[in-house]
Amino acid sequence: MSKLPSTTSAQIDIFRLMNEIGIINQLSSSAFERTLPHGLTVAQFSVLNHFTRLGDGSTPAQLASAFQVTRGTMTSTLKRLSDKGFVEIKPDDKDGRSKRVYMTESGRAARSDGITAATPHFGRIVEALSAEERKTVIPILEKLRIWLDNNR
Amino acid sequence: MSKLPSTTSAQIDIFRLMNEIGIINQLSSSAFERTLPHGLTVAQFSVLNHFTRLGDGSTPAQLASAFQVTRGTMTSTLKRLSDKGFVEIKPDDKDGRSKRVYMTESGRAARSDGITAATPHFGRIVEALSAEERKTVIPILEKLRIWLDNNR
DNA sequence: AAAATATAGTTTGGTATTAAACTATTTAGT
DNA sequence: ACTAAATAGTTTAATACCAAACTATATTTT
Repeated sequence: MSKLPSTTSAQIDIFRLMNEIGIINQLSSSAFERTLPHGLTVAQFSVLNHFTRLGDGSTPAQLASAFQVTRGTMTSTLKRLSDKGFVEIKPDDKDGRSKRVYMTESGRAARSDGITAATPHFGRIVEALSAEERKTVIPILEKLRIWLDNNR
Repeated sequence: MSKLPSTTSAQIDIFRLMNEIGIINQLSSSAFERTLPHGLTVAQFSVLNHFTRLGDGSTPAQLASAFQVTRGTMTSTLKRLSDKGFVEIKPDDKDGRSKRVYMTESGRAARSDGITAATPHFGRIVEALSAEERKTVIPILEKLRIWLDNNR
């Protein structure tokens, strides 16, 4: 009669939490992606949106770190954006290993179209939770995200 | 001068919320997967765990619905579990279109090994949030998940 | 009963993701 | 200055996922 390690109720909470998060992520990102124009994926749109918020000219490695994906993943996403003409990738003058990524005019327009398409989408989801609930849940998730980021 | 639709603060909340959820999901599921034995993925382990909790013998379509994935995705996950000998897939007697999925003895053992490996993993994550925070966040996320499920 | 519609499962083509191996360049240590 | 170690980016091999097209079987309509 082999015994499994005993699982505390706190661990069960975490398991449920991660389970809910997995399903929410799947449902919401696939729904969001369906609304995006120009065949943009969530990953691609997020990069364009990042540039609009924080300025372009980052290196692929910086983008990978900002989005918590591997450099290989970012290479792939940037290639697709570049093939669509939404970003331009140039060698870095100072560092021969590095590159710099810039958003093109057409990339800016695509991002803008994405926002136009996404707004009613997120507008609908707003109904799902009260303002109170949103204000409560965001900082907690932020804390969890930071913990996970620091402990991997 | 074209104008973008105005974005409310509630929509920004939702956007941030979804962003946090995306990153948490990515970090936690890849960390979890690294701890799993027998080359099990999260998707594969989840199916085995589902059978332990709720009993086996479901159809692939029922599993796809339970996990909110397409039937095609479930076909693929079940094939990998079947190749590893962890599940057995038999035709349904009553309905010629359907199949029934059963966990094998070796599947039960693999699930058990998975629990053993996962327990310390989740034990560590418990530190990330207080009991209070966990109790607060889970019902809100559950509410959001149900809303998303009903509104797609 | 025949035809139309619905459902179960599979397959294909495309994207995202990780881990690991690889090349090229830069930085640090001796 | 040379060597060793770190960093940037790419590539490959798996897996998961979706959408859409497809086959086969049930169910419903007429």
